[in-house]
Amino acid sequence: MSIEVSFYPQDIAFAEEGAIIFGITQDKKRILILDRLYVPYFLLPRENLLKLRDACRENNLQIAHTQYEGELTRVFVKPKDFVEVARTAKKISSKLYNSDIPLKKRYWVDKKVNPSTLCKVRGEVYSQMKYRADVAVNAEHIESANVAYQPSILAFDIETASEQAYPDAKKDPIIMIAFYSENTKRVITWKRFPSANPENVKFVDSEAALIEEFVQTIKDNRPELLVGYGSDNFDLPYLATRAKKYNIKLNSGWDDSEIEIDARKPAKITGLPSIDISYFARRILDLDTNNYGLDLVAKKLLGKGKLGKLGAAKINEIWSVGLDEELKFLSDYNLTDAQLTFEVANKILPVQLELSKLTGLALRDINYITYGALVEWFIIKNATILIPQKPSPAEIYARRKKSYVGGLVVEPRPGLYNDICCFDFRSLYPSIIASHNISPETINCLCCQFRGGYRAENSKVWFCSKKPGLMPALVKDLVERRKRINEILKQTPSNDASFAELMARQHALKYIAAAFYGYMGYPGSRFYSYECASGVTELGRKYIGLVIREAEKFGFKVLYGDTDSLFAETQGADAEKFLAIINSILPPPMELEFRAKYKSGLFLERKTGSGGAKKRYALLTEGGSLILRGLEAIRGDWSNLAKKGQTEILQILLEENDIEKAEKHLHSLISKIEKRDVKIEDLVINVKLTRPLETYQAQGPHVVAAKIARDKGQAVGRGFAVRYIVVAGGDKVSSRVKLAEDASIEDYDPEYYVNQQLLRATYKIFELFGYSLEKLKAGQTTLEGYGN
DNA sequence: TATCCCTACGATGTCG
DNA sequence: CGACATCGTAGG
Repeated sequence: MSIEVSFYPQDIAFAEEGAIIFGITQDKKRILILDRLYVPYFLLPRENLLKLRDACRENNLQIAHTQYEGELTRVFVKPKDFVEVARTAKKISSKLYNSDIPLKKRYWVDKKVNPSTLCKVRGEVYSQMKYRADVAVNAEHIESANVAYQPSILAFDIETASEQAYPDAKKDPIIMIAFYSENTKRVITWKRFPSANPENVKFVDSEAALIEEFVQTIKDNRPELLVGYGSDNFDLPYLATRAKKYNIKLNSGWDDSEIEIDARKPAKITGLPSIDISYFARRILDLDTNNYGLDLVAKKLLGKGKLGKLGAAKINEIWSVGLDEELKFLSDYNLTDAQLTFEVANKILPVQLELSKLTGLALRDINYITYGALVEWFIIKNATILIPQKPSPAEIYARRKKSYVGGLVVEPRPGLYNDICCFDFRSLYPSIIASHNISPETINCLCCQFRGGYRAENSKVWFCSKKPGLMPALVKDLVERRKRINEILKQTPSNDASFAELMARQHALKYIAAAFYGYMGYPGSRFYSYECASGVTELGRKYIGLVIREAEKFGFKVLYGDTDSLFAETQGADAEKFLAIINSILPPPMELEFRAKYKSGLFLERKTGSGGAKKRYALLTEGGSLILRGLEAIRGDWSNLAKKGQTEILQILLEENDIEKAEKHLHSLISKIEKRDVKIEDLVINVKLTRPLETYQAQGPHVVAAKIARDKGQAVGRGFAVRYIVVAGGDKVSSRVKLAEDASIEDYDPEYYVNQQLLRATYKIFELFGYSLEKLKAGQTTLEGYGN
């Protein structure tokens, strides 16, 4: 029987016969689609074809057919032999295209089907036994129906007991599992408590029953997306270990296969996309947070966080003591985590779907993607040229050695200024790529050897000015589309139904456009080009330099500039006129914009050496809010005490220009520290380990503190956030650190917190007003000693 | 499946 | 003591 069905793709696998697509029909039936017709290809130089044929014959590998294309031959191979034939070809030919792209990913691009929309399949119904599907179709034709995809999400989260500081899957049981979806809001647990809301809490008799209930819930719920936060590294491996103990199979796959769990890889369920959204949050979202835990990420994205702070020890205590009220709280806490995971997933889903559309990758692949791969797949999907192979490790190594110069940073003029304006380029690097036709295949073209061509001043390289290159075409497309969307957005109220989607689209385009230049300079790139990447930055330096010189000529007093922006004292100059003139000079789509006006601003001097300190300044907006850049106050590795003090003093100066008031405030803070009138939390210094503990050469304070934590039995590895305070004692700071969790208010060293924290964060501000560090300290004694 | 680029500051340890 | 290396975090 021949049928035509619409479906949402869920997963793809490859078998002997061809591609197998797992889908959900609009009425929520499971459909299995067999695509025997998909025959991927690669290309190699024509002269290597005979050798390849011989090698294939020897190894019993089948080439479906071939096709000449100029110097190259397009070799078509069925999926079952593709990887082997491509590997064989690699041994024969150093030049090879489109050969090392995973089939699971390129399938959608090759078929020109978007995996995140409704699709249509036509074909014969057939019967199969392997998978639990409602219908199976032998496809004759597949296409996108271009109807947006809204997968139904099931989020989950587990809680465990923990005898020690951290749960150990070998010993400590799972005590609760929460699920959250549109119509399921449930906590499952195996300790009964009376005040449980029967609508939300389901009691089972044991941990084993709890795990069985986990599997059953997924089977019953039939979600189209299973979502966890940190689930690939914690929840699922933990579940796997516990399930093994009871001989329970986590067989949620369409073929009753178990969830594939390997702590190093994302968990995989046949047929059902499963994602750990912490990966996307960390790798793609630019959240301006140094911690990507669920609590902070939810706060950033949703404006609300976890129900409270429950450490492993507290959870263990609640469970072992078993008070009704506390168990109730724990189950609410667990459910809230699942709910936050659900809501965060829903929040980022629109962006993920847009990225899926732009790259041709399935949602699950998008969730785990890195910036490099994002750009790469955008290019692959839209490429009009051949796709080079990934560079070899040796090649990557060689590329890594060759660095190039980046953006121009102009030394600031230290001081406090009023009436400042800021100009910056709209998407500087993308617009340079577009305006100067920067692309690997436009370098040193013969047609522009003597006339034309875009050149950077000090470069022997030129880029063709006649034939548009691939990268500029793609970037132009991204930039123009984004500009159009932003124009529509300006006229769309934020509560409008289309607002979130437009925003997501705009963000998705931005992510890709912004990483384009970096991708060309990335050693692991298929389209790596030193000339392109260095050409982009060189032209960037040229244009910001030009704009700064012109601004000066125009009457602005330029105070500072960094890569694509400049800050200047207005001094009555006409910003509109200036922009008009500059933009008539700049090659489109390059464009200078007016970013903002500031009431006042302060640029600091360097602490070591002389001159203005780059990347460190404070501004006060017209609306009265304080903007800080690079300063201690916005760094994670300074105590709150110093950060707050610095912020308050800058506020006083920028708002009131009252140095004496600022000084008084500083001294009141100092005396508070000396009197121990502070909170421990405000003394804590927070540093993250960026490598395994044993690999450190220098024994800095955070390394010593981390070792203390490790000796206490904590899991201290890469990424561990060390929290310590400094106590009195020997001369090296590292010899007097104490873990924050063990510290009390008598422990800290006031001298360190005054001199190395508060004063270090503020004295450079006071120096701008004629104070010296000595005078600041002396002012304190005068105050205290009255008259001396 | 490895993680887009370079520029910059500053704290602290290490070594001669 | 000073020069330099190591390390983390930030800006764009």
